[in-house]
Amino acid sequence: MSAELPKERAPSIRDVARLAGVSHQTVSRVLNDHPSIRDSTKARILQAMEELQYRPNQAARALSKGRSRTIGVLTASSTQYGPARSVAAIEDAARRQGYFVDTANLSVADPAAIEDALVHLLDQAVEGLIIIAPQERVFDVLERMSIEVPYVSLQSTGNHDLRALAEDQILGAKMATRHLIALGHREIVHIAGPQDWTEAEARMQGFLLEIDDAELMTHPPILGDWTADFGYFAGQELLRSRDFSAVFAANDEMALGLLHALHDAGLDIPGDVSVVGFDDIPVSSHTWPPLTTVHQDFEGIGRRAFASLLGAMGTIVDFPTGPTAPCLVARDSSGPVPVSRLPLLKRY
Amino acid sequence: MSAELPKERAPSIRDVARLAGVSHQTVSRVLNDHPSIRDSTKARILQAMEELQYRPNQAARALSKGRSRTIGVLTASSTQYGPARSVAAIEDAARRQGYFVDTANLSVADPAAIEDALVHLLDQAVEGLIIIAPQERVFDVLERMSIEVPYVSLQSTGNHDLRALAEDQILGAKMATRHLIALGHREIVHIAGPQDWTEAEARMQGFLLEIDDAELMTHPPILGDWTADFGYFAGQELLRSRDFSAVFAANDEMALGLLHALHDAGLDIPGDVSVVGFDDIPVSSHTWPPLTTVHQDFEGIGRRAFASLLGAMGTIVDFPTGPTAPCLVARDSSGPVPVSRLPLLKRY
DNA sequence: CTCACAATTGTGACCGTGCACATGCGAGCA
DNA sequence: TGCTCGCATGTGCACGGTCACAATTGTGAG
Repeated sequence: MSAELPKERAPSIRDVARLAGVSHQTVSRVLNDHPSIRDSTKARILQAMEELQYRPNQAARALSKGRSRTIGVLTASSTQYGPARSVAAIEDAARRQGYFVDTANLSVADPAAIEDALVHLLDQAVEGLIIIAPQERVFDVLERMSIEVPYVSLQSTGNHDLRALAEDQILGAKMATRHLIALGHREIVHIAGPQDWTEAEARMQGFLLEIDDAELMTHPPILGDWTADFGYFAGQELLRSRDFSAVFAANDEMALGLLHALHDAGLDIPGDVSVVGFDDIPVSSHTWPPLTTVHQDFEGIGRRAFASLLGAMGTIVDFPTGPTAPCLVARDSSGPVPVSRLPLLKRY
Repeated sequence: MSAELPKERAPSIRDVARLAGVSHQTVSRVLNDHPSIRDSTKARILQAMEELQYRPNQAARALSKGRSRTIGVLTASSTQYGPARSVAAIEDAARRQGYFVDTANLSVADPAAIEDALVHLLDQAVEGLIIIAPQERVFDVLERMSIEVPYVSLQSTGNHDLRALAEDQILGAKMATRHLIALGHREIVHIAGPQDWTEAEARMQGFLLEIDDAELMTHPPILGDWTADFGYFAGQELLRSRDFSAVFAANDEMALGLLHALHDAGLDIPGDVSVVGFDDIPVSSHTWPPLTTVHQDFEGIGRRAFASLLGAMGTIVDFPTGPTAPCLVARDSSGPVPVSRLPLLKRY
């Protein structure tokens, strides 16, 4: 009844063309910044677009060009601060470059779930994948499915320097370890992340390299699961034989759990035991005591991953990408080795 | 030169049809579960699909049907635990229902950025929006742009009971406040979230209602920004006039910052001051002392939002959705009112 | 003034899928 | 046997862009 049709289709380039008195192809040329268009014509078309509130249909474009302008992000642990921050940075960077981001979270990481999530992303015809679940089995599944789109994980920057982030992780772990050594600690324990995470591996490697450099000994690292709960549990275990004066935890959450266990045992930090974490999550500066940790540039890491993916997809990347290097943030959870531990030094 | 063409197009329904010896339309019918298909035909087609590794082209489907099967999620603060958890739940639920999720993060929340993000999502022809930045100005922009797709925010479950989450928030805040009152506290301060967040508003409301019920007095709540840094700052301010025995912070991060400030001042918790937070983020059970807080079912909240959106989009929802009610987790940061504060009771 | 050539614009087909509308075919019934 | 009806399947076009190519117009040199 009313003059305005409530459910009319969205305007197409042909509608715009009609209004501007040109052919649909000319409109298309405006959309794609074709060089050979008279300014007056272009202006007329732009005005028609404005008038009709025209918005290009991505589905049609994707169908016709065979390109979806969408990238997929596969993530485990998306609720953790670091990954979440990186994902946000990826989305931001992608949006700026005109890409859409489709994400799939892995709540459980069994192969079926991984495949499920990947199929979902591939159904969306993603042009590339960023993997934020750097677990071996994910890459196994990727291999097995013989994925055809390029993919990168946070720590790779293409195929040439696959170990860029790993380098940073190793460096960060070294800095943390060196910090403890400089404070006089000789008995340092490492609580590592899950075995199959490349970050965990790199951090452990950095720790061991530095321990070796200083000609110290250490227990085999405890393999954890990144959670504060595990840190607490590990702390209780460690306290059964108190043969250490410092602990380097592979992430802040585990360090916090550890602090809790140490507090429970009535120990003073850093008086009795020094603790260093990794990541510098926002609460780390407000724990008791504030946590010494290694700060990471999660956003830079995310941006680099996206840039790297663009590169793998054949696009020239012309925006700054590299994350800043990790740096040690010395707060109050680490201090000089307690005198009670000093006698041990006489052995040397 | 080689027999296999490296860049051949992906198989379409016509390819499948040819292989199965039927028309493309019959293949389409199989895809859409049309009832009238002979079983033998269907089997033959399915086999052809398998053989060709056929995967339906979403862009073509979207173009033809006018439906993208994509929903958009607009989020601020995606790096915070609660929202991140809810987003993950939304993605999971959406994936199960065959929907794709396109997310846009708001790093800054000025109107231009909000509009930018919304345009991005609308360009993808999302069929619905979930807003996890429940700030007034976001809704202002939504109004102004006269968005045509349905949208919900985490706290609404459609138009009929827009205050479902708000109710829970109020309830949770009441529980926290009541807990402190039951411990004998009479001078309770509230550190609230940002004014324009509906959650912050609801929690403050719950606090005030309960204070009123108990016929107590309180200072006007301090308006914070959810961060631990602010909690620390607020703590320092509060300590200048120590006229309280308990603090209820609108989220755990601010509570942690507050704990830090109290520790710095040499106060004992809960001996001198009791602290209660809200959200129950994973580290809360490992702070020092472990934080009394209100546990929220973030995943349930996310699922409900998605279900609500499906409803608004006209789909019948047949999966369980409601979040469990918030519940108080009493840990060690709250305790009986200190005796030094008791004399004040004699007034009554 | 005419022609070669570049700049600008138009025409029609095509991308992969779904819909509306035939069409063929066998069963049921008079 | 002939007719109707419902199931199973086929045909052609639309969706909203882009691409390849054709057509038209404009420009400068000879």
